Amino acid sequence: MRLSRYFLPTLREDPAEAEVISHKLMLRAGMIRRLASGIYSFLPLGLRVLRKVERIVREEMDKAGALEVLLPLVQPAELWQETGRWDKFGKELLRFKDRKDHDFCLGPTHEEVITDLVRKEVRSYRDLPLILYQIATKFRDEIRPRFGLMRGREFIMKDAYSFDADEEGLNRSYELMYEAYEKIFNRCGLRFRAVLADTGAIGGDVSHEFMVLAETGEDVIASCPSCGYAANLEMAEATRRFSYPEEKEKPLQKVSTPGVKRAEEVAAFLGVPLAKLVKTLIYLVDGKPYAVLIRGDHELNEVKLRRALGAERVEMAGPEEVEKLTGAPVGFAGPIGLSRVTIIADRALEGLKNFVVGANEKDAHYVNANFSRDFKAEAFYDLRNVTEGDLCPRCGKPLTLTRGIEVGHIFKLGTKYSAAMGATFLDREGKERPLVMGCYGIGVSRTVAAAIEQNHDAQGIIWPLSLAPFHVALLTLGPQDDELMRASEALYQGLTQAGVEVLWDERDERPGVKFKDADLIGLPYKVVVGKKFKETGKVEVKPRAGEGLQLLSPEEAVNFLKEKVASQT
RNA sequence: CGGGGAGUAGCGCAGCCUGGCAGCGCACCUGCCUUGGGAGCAGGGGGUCGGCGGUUCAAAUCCGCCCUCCCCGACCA
Repeated sequence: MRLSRYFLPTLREDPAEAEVISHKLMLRAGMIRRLASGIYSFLPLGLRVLRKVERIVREEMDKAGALEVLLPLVQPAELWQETGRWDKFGKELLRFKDRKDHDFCLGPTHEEVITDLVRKEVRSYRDLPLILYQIATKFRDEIRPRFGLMRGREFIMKDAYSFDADEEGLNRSYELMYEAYEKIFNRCGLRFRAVLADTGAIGGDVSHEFMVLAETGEDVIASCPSCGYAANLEMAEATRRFSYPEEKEKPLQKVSTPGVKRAEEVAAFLGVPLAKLVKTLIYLVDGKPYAVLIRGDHELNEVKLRRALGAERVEMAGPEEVEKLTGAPVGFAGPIGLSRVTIIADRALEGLKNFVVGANEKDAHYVNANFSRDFKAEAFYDLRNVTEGDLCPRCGKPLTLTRGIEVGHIFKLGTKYSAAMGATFLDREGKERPLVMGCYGIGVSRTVAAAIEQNHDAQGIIWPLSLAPFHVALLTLGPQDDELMRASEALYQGLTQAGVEVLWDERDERPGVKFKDADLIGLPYKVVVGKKFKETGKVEVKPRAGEGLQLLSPEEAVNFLKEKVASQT
């Protein structure tokens, strides 16, 4: 592609709308433009990267025996009512009516549609297993879209659904997809981890997330360097037992703490360590009030709370509710004397003595509070986030915390949707049974952003060869020079014929501009035809990442790059 | 939804407090010049100052309402 004929509006400065690096670089590199909050257009360069990811996904899905379909973006309410998700899904589901006043939504995911399709067409165990997938636009009306393509409202996703006769079949399909995902992200040239995950709104029991490792990731992963255990924060079990020093229970005492609310402030004010403080968080769990106790230096994980109580929804109580339930403003809640509220506690509190809690009274706390003597906790659960220093639940060695970007998520759904929607088949004995399902997503557009978060420097993007929009930037320094142009043209033809994708910068621009643009858009190799070529007949071949400048004859350059591209894509 | 910030040329911003010709840098067009890391000179085009209403002789500037975008939080594959 000749750059003078291409549509590549690069920006010299960071756009004001972008905060994270992938978003800034995609705007600057002329890959995307924003149309509305969380909604982006892909420009030619951005689309080429998207297509690279799609191609890899498609090839690996096909190899795994999955069959591609294309399902509608617009979906009728009736299907969602069948599974109950029309009411459950919340505002992320964008709903609207057609001219006949029928309810529709934009599909945020396609379990209902695919299950409907399959229940109508699949009758027999002989048709199983079946794995269908699509690569399509999804819409989720996120509360707060942000970070460009990382959390858009409209985005491109690959979603696959497996249908099996039994659990064993599901396990095989799940394993097949798991392996396909490893191949996909390896081929994308990304450093990633598969981690145990919670199943959230999709439902089901077993689930893994595929995380691209990046400092800027939104999610935290706990992993064990010795045994390979890896889980996201919601799943990483906090198993560490704290052995607290033997102390006699001291008398309970109310102290004045005027205006001191936050745990750190209370600890500092009273001169006790943060770990001697117990936070009391008031939650509404499926509408019922709970007081959740957690150590001052720990963080509550709401997903763990929801799972521990087997609840559908947990939400923190608002200021009015807190006041109504505890009799004190937010910041002074405590377990002592609470009625009408179920008290539960994090496991790390077992054995803790003489701690500080709120007094359910404005500007007052208790010191030397103790379990059973002063109040009773209904139960102890694992409710906190693991921290650096927690131990691996599998092998007991210390866990490491890293950040990641979720690019894939696979679930064993079981019969949740098939049972609700009557998607059944006849087994060998002629008995009717619900299909056993799995579902498997990859955020295709998010993967593009994640690749940039993981691969960039101060100059711009550094594409892995397999995702790069072009393999090579051919820079002609001095396009007025006939000799340079002839050599460049020949090189361009040679590379193209060798299967190397070339973006040829033959614009009438100064060298600096060409170098800056080439670095910004991050093509893996630069080939420079300029002064040195006039002197020596050789061109420069420079990788975008790291050192390794080579002076090669045009033929050598073609062979070198052909070799690189063939081996890495 | 709560808190904070912003909207002025394609992009980045100043001007607003204290009302009085709408500016700067980059980009764009023309010419000259230059050509190995975003050159230089000269000339030029481009604006409903987010929208609506109000105050005033006069509003980008003051007041009110609305819209949009960004950040933090809550929420979320």
